[in-house]
Amino acid sequence: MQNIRINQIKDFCDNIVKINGWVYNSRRSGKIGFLTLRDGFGLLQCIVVKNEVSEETFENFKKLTQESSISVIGKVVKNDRATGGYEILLESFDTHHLSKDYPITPKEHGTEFLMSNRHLWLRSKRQHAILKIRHQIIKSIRDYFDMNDFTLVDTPIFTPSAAEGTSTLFKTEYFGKDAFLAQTGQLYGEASAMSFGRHYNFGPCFRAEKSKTRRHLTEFWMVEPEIAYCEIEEDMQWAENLLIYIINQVLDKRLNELNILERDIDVLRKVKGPFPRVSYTECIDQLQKDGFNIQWGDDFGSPEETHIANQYDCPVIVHRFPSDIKAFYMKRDPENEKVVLGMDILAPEGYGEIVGGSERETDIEILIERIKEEKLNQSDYDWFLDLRKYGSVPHSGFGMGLERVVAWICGLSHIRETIPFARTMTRLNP
RNA sequence: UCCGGUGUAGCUCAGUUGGUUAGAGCAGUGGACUGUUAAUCCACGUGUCCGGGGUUCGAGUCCCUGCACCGGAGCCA
Repeated sequence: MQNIRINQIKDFCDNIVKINGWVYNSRRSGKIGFLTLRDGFGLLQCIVVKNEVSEETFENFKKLTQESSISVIGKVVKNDRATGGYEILLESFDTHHLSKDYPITPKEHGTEFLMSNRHLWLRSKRQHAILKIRHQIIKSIRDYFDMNDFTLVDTPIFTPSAAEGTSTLFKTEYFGKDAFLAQTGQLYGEASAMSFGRHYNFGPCFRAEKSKTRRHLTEFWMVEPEIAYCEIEEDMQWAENLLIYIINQVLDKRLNELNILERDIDVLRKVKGPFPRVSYTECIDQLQKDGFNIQWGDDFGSPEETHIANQYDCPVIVHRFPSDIKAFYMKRDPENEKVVLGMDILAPEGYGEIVGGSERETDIEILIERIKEEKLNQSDYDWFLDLRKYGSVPHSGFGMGLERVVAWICGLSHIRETIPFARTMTRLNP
């Protein structure tokens, strides 16, 4: 007899097998019982017929509670009445632990309660599906860069100062000095790109912004490629190809999970290149035409972003923003000094900005000037400025927020379900 | 930080114009049922009505205040 996982069930039809798992649900109808078993790889219905098992087995079955841990032995049979098409005719089982008063019942619960029980909520079907898709997206991101000869170089989480100087940082004590949790690995990525040519880093980022919206976490994961000898147009192409690759992989490998989430698959299938590319200036014209009160030079708010994204089925690339509203390291457009060679990718359906990137400034004098304008401490950036002293080259990169991509692909209304243990302004537990 | 909302049983919620003993479904326990999919049916009980202050003969309900949480804005991925 073989120990198997539920996702292998088709290969063991008519065999006696053993499966280790937990009780997802159990029902009884007199002398026949239905036990839904969960093993981390799927759900499987087990049938317990009173006349076909020992009296002791049937009595023990009656005692089973939600989320008790058990090992089931029985025969695999094909049956269309079972979800998944297969079920097990239970012969016997071992109880490892009887669960008592499991808080998450098969009925509805509020988000706050579920988030407080996140360590248990992870076992639910929807949450399991979301995290499987998250895993697929992470794997696809790494595969994409690895296939294209990028090197993963990890960037530090403890940093001495602000990288971008805009967002609020988490401050911590570091052997008598102040340290800050990294909000981006980007500046280190530029150093790495000068060594490896094609670099990416992928790790947690921290922002202490007091944002309480469905799009914000204080701890989130970002992937940041940085490419030497790469200009803005090529940068856009890398980002577009990455998104298309991710979507296709998820559609190919996690269709089952998308269906559990009742995601509209057609919306995802429409995502094909090339993505529309519109300049910031064109967006402002369009927004003004559509009645928005916005002037050239203003940053987009959430409603503006959504309005632009809603014009298209695909993600849309917005480029060449006013330099005043973007980070100091972005390169000025040689054809128009007022704008920088930056680009944002906005996801459809109101999911907002999922990618932000740019071609980087290569001229050390302009960088120093910009650092002064932003009132940053130049000595903090000495090492970064070194990159412009020793073989400076055109280079570009972008950051993609993992959780926003997961939220969009899964069609979730809130980002907190896209990460195993969300950290928000008001939640540090569990 | 600002704007709006919510807070009643383990969970999800109802609770009239202020009225006498605080209500339902689910979960739990016991029972019935050989094809259930959040099974169904019968029985069993649980409350710091978020805290504090006030108005009133009387407050879950009205007023003030504090707290917690939710959503949005700003900022951003």
